Amino acid sequence: MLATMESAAVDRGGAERSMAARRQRKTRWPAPWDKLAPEEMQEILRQARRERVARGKIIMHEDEPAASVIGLIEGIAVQFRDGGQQGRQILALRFPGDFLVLAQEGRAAACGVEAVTPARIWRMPQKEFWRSVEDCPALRRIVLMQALRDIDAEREQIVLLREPSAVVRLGRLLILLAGRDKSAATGRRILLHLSRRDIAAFLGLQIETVSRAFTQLRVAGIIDLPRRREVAIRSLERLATLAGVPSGIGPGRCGVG
Amino acid sequence: MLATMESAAVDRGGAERSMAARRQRKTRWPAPWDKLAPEEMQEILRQARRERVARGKIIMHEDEPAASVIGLIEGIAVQFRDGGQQGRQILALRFPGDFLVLAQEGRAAACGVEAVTPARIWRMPQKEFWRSVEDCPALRRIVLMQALRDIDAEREQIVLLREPSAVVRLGRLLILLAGRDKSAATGRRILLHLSRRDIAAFLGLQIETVSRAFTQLRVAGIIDLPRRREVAIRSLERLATLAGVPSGIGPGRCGVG
DNA sequence: CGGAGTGTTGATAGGAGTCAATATATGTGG
DNA sequence: CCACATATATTGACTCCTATCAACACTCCG
Repeated sequence: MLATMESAAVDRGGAERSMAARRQRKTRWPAPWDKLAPEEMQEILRQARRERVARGKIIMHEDEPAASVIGLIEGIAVQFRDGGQQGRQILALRFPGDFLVLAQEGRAAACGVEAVTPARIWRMPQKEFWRSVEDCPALRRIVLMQALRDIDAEREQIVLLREPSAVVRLGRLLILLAGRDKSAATGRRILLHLSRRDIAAFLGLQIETVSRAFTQLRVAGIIDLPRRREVAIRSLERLATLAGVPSGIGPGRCGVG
Repeated sequence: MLATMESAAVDRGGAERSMAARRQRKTRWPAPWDKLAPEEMQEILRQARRERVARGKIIMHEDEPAASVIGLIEGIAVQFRDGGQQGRQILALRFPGDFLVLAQEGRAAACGVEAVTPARIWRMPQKEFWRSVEDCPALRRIVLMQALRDIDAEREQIVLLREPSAVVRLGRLLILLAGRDKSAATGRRILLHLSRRDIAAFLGLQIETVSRAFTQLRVAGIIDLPRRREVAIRSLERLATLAGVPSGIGPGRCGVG
Protein backbone atom coordinates (compact mmCIF):
# COMPACT_ATOMS: atom_id res chain seq x y z
CA MET A 1 0.00 0.00 0.00
CA LEU A 2 0.96 3.56 -0.58
CA ALA A 3 3.32 2.73 -3.40
CA THR A 4 4.72 5.81 -5.07
CA MET A 5 2.94 6.89 -8.18
CA GLU A 6 5.78 7.13 -10.65
CA SER A 7 3.58 8.42 -13.42
CA ALA A 8 2.48 11.35 -11.38
CA ALA A 9 5.97 12.76 -11.11
CA VAL A 10 6.42 15.98 -13.03
CA ASP A 11 9.36 18.05 -14.16
CA ARG A 12 11.74 15.20 -14.73
CA GLY A 13 12.90 16.46 -18.07
CA GLY A 14 15.96 15.74 -20.15
CA ALA A 15 19.43 15.50 -18.73
CA GLU A 16 20.78 18.58 -20.44
CA ARG A 17 19.89 21.88 -18.88
CA SER A 18 21.62 25.12 -18.19
CA MET A 19 23.38 25.38 -14.88
CA ALA A 20 21.03 28.03 -13.64
CA ALA A 21 17.98 25.99 -14.49
CA ARG A 22 19.43 22.94 -12.88
CA ARG A 23 20.20 24.81 -9.73
CA GLN A 24 16.70 26.07 -9.42
CA ARG A 25 14.96 22.84 -10.30
CA LYS A 26 12.31 21.87 -7.82
CA THR A 27 11.71 18.34 -6.72
CA ARG A 28 8.09 17.37 -7.06
CA TRP A 29 7.11 14.09 -5.54
CA PRO A 30 3.90 12.15 -5.31
CA ALA A 31 2.85 12.93 -1.77
CA PRO A 32 0.98 10.41 0.35
CA TRP A 33 -1.78 12.93 0.70
CA ASP A 34 -1.99 13.15 -3.07
CA LYS A 35 -2.43 9.44 -3.29
CA LEU A 36 -5.26 8.43 -1.06
CA ALA A 37 -6.88 11.78 -0.76
CA PRO A 38 -10.10 11.48 -2.65
CA GLU A 39 -12.18 14.25 -1.21
CA GLU A 40 -11.87 14.30 2.56
CA MET A 41 -8.12 14.72 2.39
CA GLN A 42 -8.44 17.47 -0.17
CA GLU A 43 -10.99 19.07 2.08
CA ILE A 44 -8.60 18.95 5.00
CA LEU A 45 -5.63 20.28 3.08
CA ARG A 46 -7.72 23.04 1.60
CA GLN A 47 -7.85 24.52 5.05
CA ALA A 48 -4.09 24.54 5.35
CA ARG A 49 -2.12 27.65 4.61
CA ARG A 50 0.37 27.24 1.81
CA GLU A 51 3.72 29.01 1.82
CA ARG A 52 6.84 29.33 -0.21
CA VAL A 53 10.18 29.13 1.57
CA ALA A 54 13.46 30.37 0.17
CA ARG A 55 16.52 28.18 0.23
CA GLY A 56 18.35 28.35 3.53
CA LYS A 57 15.38 29.72 5.43
CA ILE A 58 14.36 28.29 8.77
CA ILE A 59 10.90 26.81 8.54
CA MET A 60 10.69 26.05 12.22
CA HIS A 61 12.96 27.02 15.08
CA GLU A 62 14.42 24.43 17.37
CA ASP A 63 12.79 25.59 20.59
CA GLU A 64 9.56 26.68 19.02
CA PRO A 65 6.45 25.25 20.69
CA ALA A 66 5.40 23.66 17.42
CA ALA A 67 2.06 25.38 17.08
CA SER A 68 1.37 23.89 13.70
CA VAL A 69 1.88 20.74 11.72
CA ILE A 70 3.78 21.30 8.51
CA GLY A 71 3.87 19.28 5.32
CA LEU A 72 6.53 19.50 2.65
CA ILE A 73 5.05 19.79 -0.82
CA GLU A 74 8.09 20.61 -2.88
CA GLY A 75 11.81 20.85 -2.21
CA ILE A 76 14.13 19.31 0.35
CA ALA A 77 14.47 20.16 4.02
CA VAL A 78 16.54 19.02 6.97
CA GLN A 79 15.70 18.56 10.59
CA PHE A 80 18.53 19.81 12.72
CA ARG A 81 19.60 20.53 16.24
CA ASP A 82 22.24 22.98 17.36
CA GLY A 83 24.12 20.72 19.71
CA GLY A 84 26.32 23.03 21.72
CA GLN A 85 30.01 22.66 20.95
CA GLN A 86 29.97 20.33 18.01
CA GLY A 87 27.84 22.65 15.97
CA ARG A 88 24.74 21.77 14.05
CA GLN A 89 23.60 18.20 13.90
CA ILE A 90 21.34 17.08 11.12
CA LEU A 91 18.84 14.54 12.32
CA ALA A 92 17.03 13.70 9.13
CA LEU A 93 16.48 14.66 5.55
CA ARG A 94 12.93 15.40 4.53
CA PHE A 95 11.50 15.00 1.08
CA PRO A 96 8.27 16.09 -0.57
CA GLY A 97 5.33 14.25 0.90
CA ASP A 98 6.80 14.15 4.38
CA PHE A 99 5.40 15.78 7.41
CA LEU A 100 7.98 18.10 8.88
CA VAL A 101 8.24 17.26 12.51
CA LEU A 102 5.56 14.93 13.72
CA ALA A 103 5.56 15.73 17.38
CA GLN A 104 3.25 14.73 20.15
CA GLU A 105 0.42 17.18 20.39
CA GLY A 106 1.54 20.13 22.44
CA ARG A 107 5.11 18.99 22.94
CA ALA A 108 8.05 20.79 21.43
CA ALA A 109 9.52 19.18 18.38
CA ALA A 110 13.03 19.37 19.85
CA CYS A 111 14.50 20.09 16.45
CA GLY A 112 14.47 22.83 13.89
CA VAL A 113 13.69 22.56 10.20
CA GLU A 114 15.46 24.33 7.39
CA ALA A 115 14.83 24.37 3.67
CA VAL A 116 17.97 23.36 1.78
CA THR A 117 16.30 24.05 -1.54
CA PRO A 118 13.51 26.47 -2.38
CA ALA A 119 10.45 24.76 -0.99
CA ARG A 120 6.71 24.84 -0.78
CA ILE A 121 4.93 23.80 2.37
CA TRP A 122 1.51 23.71 3.94
CA ARG A 123 0.85 24.59 7.52
CA MET A 124 -2.04 23.74 9.79
CA PRO A 125 -2.68 24.39 13.49
CA GLN A 126 -1.80 21.40 15.66
CA LYS A 127 -5.21 21.20 17.24
CA GLU A 128 -7.00 21.27 13.96
CA PHE A 129 -4.67 18.71 12.48
CA TRP A 130 -5.09 16.19 15.25
CA ARG A 131 -8.82 16.64 15.16
CA SER A 132 -8.71 15.81 11.49
CA VAL A 133 -6.62 12.77 12.31
CA GLU A 134 -9.33 11.63 14.69
CA ASP A 135 -12.02 12.13 12.12
CA CYS A 136 -10.37 10.84 9.01
CA PRO A 137 -9.19 7.22 8.94
CA ALA A 138 -7.19 7.78 5.76
CA LEU A 139 -5.23 10.62 7.28
CA ARG A 140 -4.78 8.62 10.43
CA ARG A 141 -3.27 5.84 8.43
CA ILE A 142 -0.96 8.24 6.64
CA VAL A 143 0.29 9.70 9.88
CA LEU A 144 0.94 6.34 11.45
CA MET A 145 2.61 5.18 8.30
CA GLN A 146 5.01 8.08 8.24
CA ALA A 147 5.74 7.60 11.92
CA LEU A 148 6.65 3.98 11.34
CA ARG A 149 8.67 4.91 8.28
CA ASP A 150 10.49 7.50 10.32
CA ILE A 151 11.34 4.89 12.91
CA ASP A 152 12.80 2.66 10.22
CA ALA A 153 14.72 5.51 8.67
CA GLU A 154 16.20 6.63 11.95
CA ARG A 155 17.16 3.07 12.67
CA GLU A 156 19.13 3.07 9.45
CA GLN A 157 20.72 6.30 10.48
CA ILE A 158 21.74 4.70 13.76
CA VAL A 159 23.30 1.78 11.93
CA LEU A 160 25.07 4.20 9.61
CA LEU A 161 26.51 6.25 12.43
CA ARG A 162 27.95 3.18 14.10
CA GLU A 163 30.04 2.66 11.02
CA PRO A 164 33.49 3.91 12.00
CA SER A 165 34.83 4.54 8.51
CA ALA A 166 34.16 7.91 6.92
CA VAL A 167 34.27 6.61 3.37
CA VAL A 168 31.71 3.95 4.13
CA ARG A 169 29.40 6.46 5.73
CA LEU A 170 29.62 8.76 2.76
CA GLY A 171 29.12 5.85 0.41
CA ARG A 172 25.91 4.91 2.16
CA LEU A 173 24.66 8.46 1.98
CA LEU A 174 25.31 8.56 -1.75
CA ILE A 175 23.49 5.29 -2.31
CA LEU A 176 20.66 6.55 -0.22
CA LEU A 177 20.37 9.78 -2.16
CA ALA A 178 20.69 7.94 -5.45
CA GLY A 179 17.78 5.77 -4.38
CA ARG A 180 15.71 8.84 -3.64
CA ASP A 181 16.41 10.84 -6.72
CA LYS A 182 15.11 8.78 -9.60
CA SER A 183 16.61 11.01 -12.24
CA ALA A 184 19.94 10.49 -10.57
CA ALA A 185 19.45 6.75 -10.59
CA THR A 186 19.10 6.70 -14.34
CA GLY A 187 21.85 9.15 -15.14
CA ARG A 188 23.93 8.13 -12.16
CA ARG A 189 24.07 11.78 -11.27
CA ILE A 190 23.15 12.91 -7.84
CA LEU A 191 22.30 16.44 -6.90
CA LEU A 192 23.42 16.64 -3.32
CA HIS A 193 21.59 19.85 -2.44
CA LEU A 194 23.57 19.70 0.80
CA SER A 195 26.76 21.62 1.47
CA ARG A 196 29.80 19.81 2.78
CA ARG A 197 29.00 21.28 6.12
CA ASP A 198 25.53 19.76 6.07
CA ILE A 199 26.83 16.41 4.89
CA ALA A 200 29.33 16.42 7.72
CA ALA A 201 26.59 17.31 10.19
CA PHE A 202 24.49 14.49 8.84
CA LEU A 203 27.20 11.84 8.87
CA GLY A 204 28.70 12.88 12.17
CA LEU A 205 32.06 13.80 10.66
CA GLN A 206 34.18 16.90 10.18
CA ILE A 207 34.00 18.89 6.96
CA GLU A 208 37.59 18.07 6.06
CA THR A 209 36.97 14.38 6.57
CA VAL A 210 33.98 14.49 4.24
CA SER A 211 36.07 16.27 1.65
CA ARG A 212 38.80 13.66 1.95
CA ALA A 213 36.26 10.87 1.67
CA PHE A 214 34.94 12.41 -1.55
CA THR A 215 38.45 12.61 -2.88
CA GLN A 216 39.15 9.01 -1.94
CA LEU A 217 36.08 7.85 -3.82
CA ARG A 218 37.09 9.98 -6.78
CA VAL A 219 40.66 8.77 -7.07
CA ALA A 220 39.41 5.23 -6.68
CA GLY A 221 37.34 5.82 -9.79
CA ILE A 222 34.06 5.13 -8.05
CA ILE A 223 32.61 8.61 -8.48
CA ASP A 224 33.19 11.84 -10.35
CA LEU A 225 32.75 15.29 -8.96
CA PRO A 226 31.70 17.30 -11.98
CA ARG A 227 30.29 20.17 -10.01
CA ARG A 228 30.27 21.47 -6.53
CA ARG A 229 27.22 19.77 -5.15
CA GLU A 230 26.90 17.12 -7.74
CA VAL A 231 28.18 13.57 -7.83
CA ALA A 232 28.33 11.18 -10.75
CA ILE A 233 28.50 7.53 -9.86
CA ARG A 234 30.92 5.68 -12.11
CA SER A 235 30.60 2.28 -10.51
CA LEU A 236 27.50 1.78 -8.47
CA GLU A 237 28.54 -1.80 -7.86
CA ARG A 238 31.85 -0.90 -6.27
CA LEU A 239 30.15 1.83 -4.29
CA ALA A 240 27.58 -0.63 -2.96
CA THR A 241 30.25 -3.18 -2.12
CA LEU A 242 32.27 -0.60 -0.28
CA ALA A 243 29.21 0.60 1.60
CA GLY A 244 28.33 -2.92 2.57
CA VAL A 245 24.96 -2.62 0.88
CA PRO A 246 24.89 -5.65 -1.40
CA SER A 247 21.80 -4.76 -3.41
CA GLY A 248 22.83 -1.28 -4.42
CA ILE A 249 20.18 1.31 -5.16
CA GLY A 250 16.67 0.47 -4.22
CA PRO A 251 13.86 1.25 -1.87
CA GLY A 252 15.25 -1.48 0.40
CA ARG A 253 16.30 -0.57 3.87
CA CYS A 254 17.88 2.69 2.89
CA GLY A 255 15.10 5.08 3.65
CA VAL A 256 15.73 8.50 4.97
CA GLY A 257 13.26 10.83 6.50
CA MET B 1 -1.33 13.16 29.06
CA LEU B 2 -0.24 9.66 29.79
CA ALA B 3 1.88 10.68 32.74
CA THR B 4 3.35 7.71 34.49
CA MET B 5 1.43 6.48 37.50
CA GLU B 6 4.13 6.34 40.11
CA SER B 7 1.79 4.96 42.71
CA ALA B 8 0.99 1.97 40.60
CA ALA B 9 4.55 0.72 40.62
CA VAL B 10 5.02 -2.45 42.58
CA ASP B 11 7.98 -4.41 43.88
CA ARG B 12 10.13 -1.44 44.72
CA GLY B 13 11.11 -2.75 48.11
CA GLY B 14 13.93 -1.75 50.42
CA ALA B 15 17.42 -1.18 49.20
CA GLU B 16 18.93 -4.12 51.04
CA ARG B 17 18.52 -7.48 49.41
CA SER B 18 20.65 -10.50 48.89
CA MET B 19 22.67 -10.57 45.74
CA ALA B 20 20.69 -13.39 44.28
CA ALA B 21 17.43 -11.63 44.90
CA ARG B 22 18.76 -8.45 43.41
CA ARG B 23 19.90 -10.22 40.36
CA GLN B 24 16.53 -11.76 39.75
CA ARG B 25 14.51 -8.70 40.55
CA LYS B 26 11.94 -7.90 37.92
CA THR B 27 11.19 -4.42 36.75
CA ARG B 28 7.49 -3.65 36.88
CA TRP B 29 6.39 -0.47 35.25
CA PRO B 30 3.07 1.24 34.83
CA ALA B 31 2.27 0.32 31.26
CA PRO B 32 0.38 2.69 29.00
CA TRP B 33 -2.21 0.01 28.54
CA ASP B 34 -2.63 -0.16 32.30
CA LYS B 35 -3.35 3.51 32.40
CA LEU B 36 -6.11 4.28 30.01
CA ALA B 37 -7.49 0.83 29.67
CA PRO B 38 -10.81 0.95 31.40
CA GLU B 39 -12.61 -1.96 29.88
CA GLU B 40 -12.11 -2.06 26.16
CA MET B 41 -8.34 -2.21 26.51
CA GLN B 42 -8.61 -4.94 29.10
CA GLU B 43 -10.90 -6.75 26.74
CA ILE B 44 -8.39 -6.48 23.94
CA LEU B 45 -5.44 -7.58 26.04
CA ARG B 46 -7.40 -10.49 27.44
CA GLN B 47 -7.26 -12.01 24.01
CA ALA B 48 -3.50 -11.77 23.92
CA ARG B 49 -1.38 -14.77 24.80
CA ARG B 50 0.91 -14.18 27.75
CA GLU B 51 4.36 -15.74 27.91
CA ARG B 52 7.39 -15.84 30.12
CA VAL B 53 10.79 -15.46 28.53
CA ALA B 54 14.06 -16.50 30.12
CA ARG B 55 16.98 -14.11 30.21
CA GLY B 56 19.00 -14.20 27.01
CA LYS B 57 16.23 -15.76 24.97
CA ILE B 58 15.31 -14.44 21.56
CA ILE B 59 11.75 -13.15 21.56
CA MET B 60 11.71 -12.44 17.87
CA HIS B 61 14.20 -13.28 15.16
CA GLU B 62 15.63 -10.64 12.92
CA ASP B 63 14.27 -11.90 9.64
CA GLU B 64 11.00 -13.17 11.04
CA PRO B 65 7.92 -11.92 9.15
CA ALA B 66 6.60 -10.40 12.37
CA ALA B 67 3.34 -12.31 12.54
CA SER B 68 2.40 -10.86 15.87
CA VAL B 69 2.60 -7.67 17.85
CA ILE B 70 4.34 -8.11 21.18
CA GLY B 71 4.12 -6.06 24.33
CA LEU B 72 6.62 -6.08 27.15
CA ILE B 73 4.98 -6.43 30.55
CA GLU B 74 7.96 -7.04 32.77
CA GLY B 75 11.74 -7.05 32.30
CA ILE B 76 14.08 -5.41 29.84
CA ALA B 77 14.66 -6.27 26.22
CA VAL B 78 16.82 -5.04 23.37
CA GLN B 79 16.16 -4.66 19.69
CA PHE B 80 19.17 -5.75 17.73
CA ARG B 81 20.47 -6.41 14.29
CA ASP B 82 23.33 -8.69 13.33
CA GLY B 83 25.18 -6.33 11.07
CA GLY B 84 27.62 -8.52 9.19
CA GLN B 85 31.24 -7.88 10.13
CA GLN B 86 30.91 -5.54 13.05
CA GLY B 87 28.81 -7.99 15.01
CA ARG B 88 25.58 -7.32 16.74
CA GLN B 89 24.20 -3.83 16.81
CA ILE B 90 21.72 -2.84 19.47
CA LEU B 91 19.15 -0.46 18.10
CA ALA B 92 17.11 0.29 21.19
CA LEU B 93 16.42 -0.68 24.76
CA ARG B 94 12.87 -1.63 25.59
CA PHE B 95 11.23 -1.28 28.95
CA PRO B 96 7.97 -2.54 30.44
CA GLY B 97 5.01 -0.90 28.79
CA ASP B 98 6.68 -0.74 25.39
CA PHE B 99 5.55 -2.49 22.30
CA LEU B 100 8.34 -4.66 20.99
CA VAL B 101 8.76 -3.81 17.36
CA LEU B 102 6.01 -1.66 16.01
CA ALA B 103 6.26 -2.45 12.32
CA GLN B 104 4.07 -1.58 9.43
CA GLU B 105 1.40 -4.20 9.04
CA GLY B 106 2.81 -7.07 7.08
CA ARG B 107 6.33 -5.71 6.76
CA ALA B 108 9.28 -7.34 8.46
CA ALA B 109 10.48 -5.64 11.59
CA ALA B 110 14.06 -5.66 10.31
CA CYS B 111 15.39 -6.30 13.77
CA GLY B 112 15.37 -9.01 16.38
CA VAL B 113 14.39 -8.76 20.00
CA GLU B 114 16.09 -10.41 22.94
CA ALA B 115 15.27 -10.45 26.62
CA VAL B 116 18.22 -9.25 28.68
CA THR B 117 16.41 -10.01 31.92
CA PRO B 118 13.72 -12.57 32.63
CA ALA B 119 10.64 -11.05 31.06
CA ARG B 120 6.93 -11.38 30.63
CA ILE B 121 5.29 -10.47 27.36
CA TRP B 122 1.97 -10.61 25.61
CA ARG B 123 1.56 -11.54 22.00
CA MET B 124 -1.23 -10.87 19.58
CA PRO B 125 -1.60 -11.59 15.85
CA GLN B 126 -0.80 -8.56 13.72
CA LYS B 127 -4.13 -8.58 11.95
CA GLU B 128 -6.10 -8.76 15.13
CA PHE B 129 -4.01 -6.04 16.72
CA TRP B 130 -4.41 -3.57 13.90
CA ARG B 131 -8.12 -4.27 13.77
CA SER B 132 -8.27 -3.41 17.46
CA VAL B 133 -6.35 -0.24 16.72
CA GLU B 134 -8.98 0.71 14.19
CA ASP B 135 -11.79 0.04 16.62
CA CYS B 136 -10.39 1.45 19.82
CA PRO B 137 -9.45 5.14 19.92
CA ALA B 138 -7.61 4.72 23.20
CA LEU B 139 -5.37 2.00 21.80
CA ARG B 140 -4.90 4.01 18.68
CA ARG B 141 -3.67 6.90 20.73
CA ILE B 142 -1.30 4.66 22.66
CA VAL B 143 0.20 3.26 19.50
CA LEU B 144 0.73 6.66 17.96
CA MET B 145 2.16 7.92 21.22
CA GLN B 146 4.72 5.17 21.41
CA ALA B 147 5.62 5.67 17.77
CA LEU B 148 6.30 9.35 18.38
CA ARG B 149 8.19 8.55 21.56
CA ASP B 150 10.27 6.06 19.64
CA ILE B 151 11.11 8.71 17.08
CA ASP B 152 12.29 11.01 19.85
CA ALA B 153 14.29 8.29 21.51
CA GLU B 154 16.00 7.25 18.32
CA ARG B 155 16.79 10.87 17.65
CA GLU B 156 18.58 11.00 20.99
CA GLN B 157 20.41 7.86 20.03
CA ILE B 158 21.49 9.51 16.79
CA VAL B 159 22.77 12.51 18.70
CA LEU B 160 24.57 10.23 21.10
CA LEU B 161 26.29 8.27 18.36
CA ARG B 162 27.62 11.42 16.77
CA GLU B 163 29.51 12.11 19.95
CA PRO B 164 33.07 11.06 19.13
CA SER B 165 34.28 10.52 22.68
CA ALA B 166 33.76 7.12 24.25
CA VAL B 167 33.57 8.44 27.81
CA VAL B 168 30.88 10.93 26.90
CA ARG B 169 28.84 8.27 25.19
CA LEU B 170 29.03 6.01 28.19
CA GLY B 171 28.22 8.90 30.48
CA ARG B 172 25.07 9.63 28.56
CA LEU B 173 24.02 6.03 28.70
CA LEU B 174 24.46 6.00 32.47
CA ILE B 175 22.42 9.15 32.89
CA LEU B 176 19.79 7.73 30.66
CA LEU B 177 19.59 4.50 32.63
CA ALA B 178 19.60 6.37 35.90
CA GLY B 179 16.63 8.34 34.67
CA ARG B 180 14.81 5.14 33.86
CA ASP B 181 15.47 3.19 36.98
CA LYS B 182 13.82 5.16 39.75
CA SER B 183 15.31 3.04 42.49
CA ALA B 184 18.69 3.79 41.04
CA ALA B 185 17.98 7.49 40.96
CA THR B 186 17.41 7.59 44.71
CA GLY B 187 20.29 5.35 45.69
CA ARG B 188 22.47 6.47 42.82
CA ARG B 189 22.88 2.83 41.94
CA ILE B 190 22.21 1.59 38.48
CA LEU B 191 21.63 -1.99 37.52
CA LEU B 192 22.98 -2.17 34.03
CA HIS B 193 21.39 -5.48 33.06
CA LEU B 194 23.53 -5.25 29.96
CA SER B 195 26.86 -6.97 29.45
CA ARG B 196 29.87 -4.99 28.29
CA ARG B 197 29.34 -6.53 24.91
CA ASP B 198 25.79 -5.22 24.78
CA ILE B 199 26.82 -1.80 25.97
CA ALA B 200 29.46 -1.68 23.29
CA ALA B 201 26.91 -2.76 20.70
CA PHE B 202 24.58 -0.04 21.89
CA LEU B 203 27.14 2.75 21.97
CA GLY B 204 28.86 1.77 18.78
CA LEU B 205 32.18 1.06 20.46
CA GLN B 206 34.45 -1.88 21.09
CA ILE B 207 34.23 -3.85 24.31
CA GLU B 208 37.69 -2.80 25.37
CA THR B 209 36.90 0.84 24.80
CA VAL B 210 33.80 0.57 26.96
CA SER B 211 35.84 -1.05 29.67
CA ARG B 212 38.41 1.70 29.50
CA ALA B 213 35.71 4.33 29.63
CA PHE B 214 34.32 2.73 32.78
CA THR B 215 37.76 2.77 34.30
CA GLN B 216 38.28 6.41 33.36
CA LEU B 217 35.06 7.39 35.09
CA ARG B 218 36.02 5.33 38.11
CA VAL B 219 39.51 6.76 38.59
CA ALA B 220 38.05 10.23 38.08
CA GLY B 221 35.87 9.54 41.08
CA ILE B 222 32.65 10.00 39.16
CA ILE B 223 31.39 6.46 39.55
CA ASP B 224 32.05 3.30 41.51
CA LEU B 225 31.89 -0.19 40.13
CA PRO B 226 30.80 -2.22 43.16
CA ARG B 227 29.67 -5.19 41.19
CA ARG B 228 29.84 -6.59 37.75
CA ARG B 229 26.84 -5.04 36.11
CA GLU B 230 26.21 -2.37 38.64
CA VAL B 231 27.28 1.24 38.74
CA ALA B 232 27.15 3.65 41.64
CA ILE B 233 27.13 7.30 40.71
CA ARG B 234 29.33 9.29 43.07
CA SER B 235 28.90 12.66 41.41
CA LEU B 236 25.89 12.97 39.22
CA GLU B 237 26.74 16.58 38.62
CA ARG B 238 30.16 15.88 37.21
CA LEU B 239 28.75 13.04 35.18
CA ALA B 240 26.12 15.32 33.69
CA THR B 241 28.68 18.02 32.96
CA LEU B 242 30.93 15.54 31.27
CA ALA B 243 28.07 14.14 29.24
CA GLY B 244 27.02 17.61 28.19
CA VAL B 245 23.57 17.11 29.71
CA PRO B 246 23.22 20.14 31.98
CA SER B 247 20.10 19.09 33.83
CA GLY B 248 21.26 15.67 34.90
CA ILE B 249 18.72 12.96 35.54
CA GLY B 250 15.22 13.58 34.43
CA PRO B 251 12.58 12.58 31.99
CA GLY B 252 13.90 15.39 29.76
CA ARG B 253 15.19 14.52 26.36
CA CYS B 254 16.93 11.38 27.42
CA GLY B 255 14.31 8.83 26.56
CA VAL B 256 15.16 5.44 25.26
CA GLY B 257 12.80 3.00 23.71
C1' DC C 1 38.10 -27.49 41.59
C1' DG C 2 38.37 -26.28 36.92
C1' DG C 3 36.63 -24.44 32.66
C1' DA C 4 34.13 -21.12 29.94
C1' DG C 5 32.49 -16.78 29.69
C1' DT C 6 33.20 -12.02 31.08
C1' DG C 7 35.81 -8.06 32.14
C1' DT C 8 40.25 -5.44 32.60
C1' DT C 9 44.71 -3.80 31.15
C1' DG C 10 48.71 -3.22 27.89
C1' DA C 11 51.12 -2.19 23.30
C1' DT C 12 50.61 -0.78 18.74
C1' DA C 13 48.76 1.10 14.50
C1' DG C 14 45.48 3.44 11.72
C1' DG C 15 42.14 6.83 11.02
C1' DA C 16 39.59 10.91 12.23
C1' DG C 17 40.08 15.44 14.50
C1' DT C 18 42.42 19.78 14.51
C1' DC C 19 44.94 23.79 12.89
C1' DA C 20 46.53 26.05 8.87
C1' DA C 21 47.02 27.35 4.07
C1' DT C 22 45.32 27.50 -0.50
C1' DA C 23 42.00 27.14 -4.30
C1' DT C 24 37.50 27.56 -6.09
C1' DA C 25 32.89 29.20 -6.22
C1' DT C 26 29.26 32.53 -4.89
C1' DG C 27 27.33 36.87 -4.45
C1' DT C 28 27.39 41.95 -4.30
C1' DG C 29 28.24 46.45 -5.75
C1' DG C 30 30.54 49.44 -8.78
C1' DC D 1 30.29 42.90 -17.04
C1' DC D 2 34.05 42.89 -14.07
C1' DA D 3 36.30 43.24 -9.47
C1' DC D 4 36.27 42.39 -5.04
C1' DA D 5 34.79 40.19 -0.65
C1' DT D 6 32.92 36.25 1.28
C1' DA D 7 31.69 31.62 1.66
C1' DT D 8 32.78 27.05 0.39
C1' DA D 9 35.87 23.28 -0.73
C1' DT D 10 40.27 20.95 -0.97
C1' DT D 11 44.79 19.61 0.63
C1' DG D 12 48.65 19.14 4.00
C1' DA D 13 50.97 18.35 8.61
C1' DC D 14 50.42 16.69 12.97
C1' DT D 15 48.09 14.92 17.25
C1' DC D 16 44.91 12.26 19.77
C1' DC D 17 41.75 8.64 20.32
C1' DT D 18 39.76 4.42 19.17
C1' DA D 19 40.34 -0.25 17.01
C1' DT D 20 42.93 -4.20 17.13
C1' DC D 21 45.70 -7.97 18.89
C1' DA D 22 47.25 -10.05 23.03
C1' DA D 23 47.62 -11.31 27.78
C1' DC D 24 45.68 -11.65 32.16
C1' DA D 25 42.17 -11.40 36.21
C1' DC D 26 37.71 -12.29 37.79
C1' DT D 27 33.16 -14.46 38.07
C1' DC D 28 29.84 -17.64 37.32
C1' DC D 29 28.71 -22.44 36.57
C1' DG D 30 28.82 -27.13 36.58
